[in-house]
Amino acid sequence: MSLLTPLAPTSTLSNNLIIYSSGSIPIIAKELNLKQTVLGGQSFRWIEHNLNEFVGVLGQYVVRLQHQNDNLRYTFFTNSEYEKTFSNDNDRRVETALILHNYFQLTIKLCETFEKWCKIDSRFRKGQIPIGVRILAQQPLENLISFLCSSNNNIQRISKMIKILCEEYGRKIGTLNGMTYYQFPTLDELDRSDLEIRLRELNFGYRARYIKEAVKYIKYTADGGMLFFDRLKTLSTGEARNQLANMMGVSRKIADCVLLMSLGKQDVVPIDTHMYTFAMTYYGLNNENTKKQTLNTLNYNGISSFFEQLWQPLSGWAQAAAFSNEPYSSTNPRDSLQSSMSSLKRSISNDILSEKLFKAIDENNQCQSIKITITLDKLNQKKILTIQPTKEPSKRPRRNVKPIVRF
DNA sequence: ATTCAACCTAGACG
DNA sequence: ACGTCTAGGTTGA
Repeated sequence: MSLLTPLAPTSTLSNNLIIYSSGSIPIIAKELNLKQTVLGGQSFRWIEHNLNEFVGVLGQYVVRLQHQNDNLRYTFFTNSEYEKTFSNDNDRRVETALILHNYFQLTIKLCETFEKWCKIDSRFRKGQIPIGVRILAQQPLENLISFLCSSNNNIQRISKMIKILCEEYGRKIGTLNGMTYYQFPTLDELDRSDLEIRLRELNFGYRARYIKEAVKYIKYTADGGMLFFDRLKTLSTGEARNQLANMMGVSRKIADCVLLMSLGKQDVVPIDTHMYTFAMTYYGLNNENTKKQTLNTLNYNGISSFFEQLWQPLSGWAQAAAFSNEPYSSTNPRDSLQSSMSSLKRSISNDILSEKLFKAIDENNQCQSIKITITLDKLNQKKILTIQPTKEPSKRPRRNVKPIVRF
């Protein structure tokens, strides 16, 4: 008998999602770096299921994306209930392509913009900044709540919290390969009297209150409920920012994230602690306004407007790109390894692979290949992960090799 | 006007 | 096993 647990046949994995539409959009690598874009900390709902294959939720659809051969290949899944909405194949293809076109903001030609940045900012010329990081046009409510969760927190945990939030309050979409997907909850679904208490039970901590307050504000205080966000889009950046800051827990940084990522303000540059360090390190921004150690209003303004002017008009995009390759981008270098690990574990349980190649970047920014193998021990059937370089292994394993898995 | 502890928790580290 | 620290911040004193 094999040591591997026999896999249930696909049918018993209760896949009740069907393919709604699939296709591909031609886009070159310079225009889209899919991984950095969906996993870089803008959205917290994408998972790398297999190498270079990402699954997430957009609206009522489960979406699978791959970028290869200058094509963004996509598959939209839905359950049979939604499926009736559009019966015409062509309508579906148009609908889904449009969703992605809007989400990735494909009318913006990143390639040309990047060349502009190279001319004005030498850091872009030096090849340290990845090309193809796009700003996603997200849904405002999801975007806001995600970033309310982000304070004193790390990407891994934020993702977990958002997942739990969707499972608790969102509408179920269906199951695919043993994973069940949920929509992001609507304002009404979140408007429950015990929201804060429940979120605290779910380990949201003090953020539970912020979320409750935000829901109440948008629904009952702001004029027009969800139309609030539409109205913000028509306001100037400054006015919209002030309106957002009326909500408990929304300070400048979170307001800026929402402005950039879901309200179409492409020039807004949010400054977090990492961006702050980044500014000090590479741009020497330690003058009168910014020399303070803590990130106060004054130096936030100073740094933000500096970058805004330097990189305009798509300065928010430049920030996302400039920041995405920083070692700071992961709190813990192991985060990204772990995410690849869990993706690997899923592969195993689906009987796809037991061994997989990754490219890892060490502390010298050198790329090397590593092989990750999963075996099961005989007694407990525990999974054992082994990692080894595919090149000649050094006699003594190097300490401090940061296993940042980026591919 | 500025600074500073407190806030929740998971996971890494010693 | 067990305490300490920190992580994409904000608030209120």
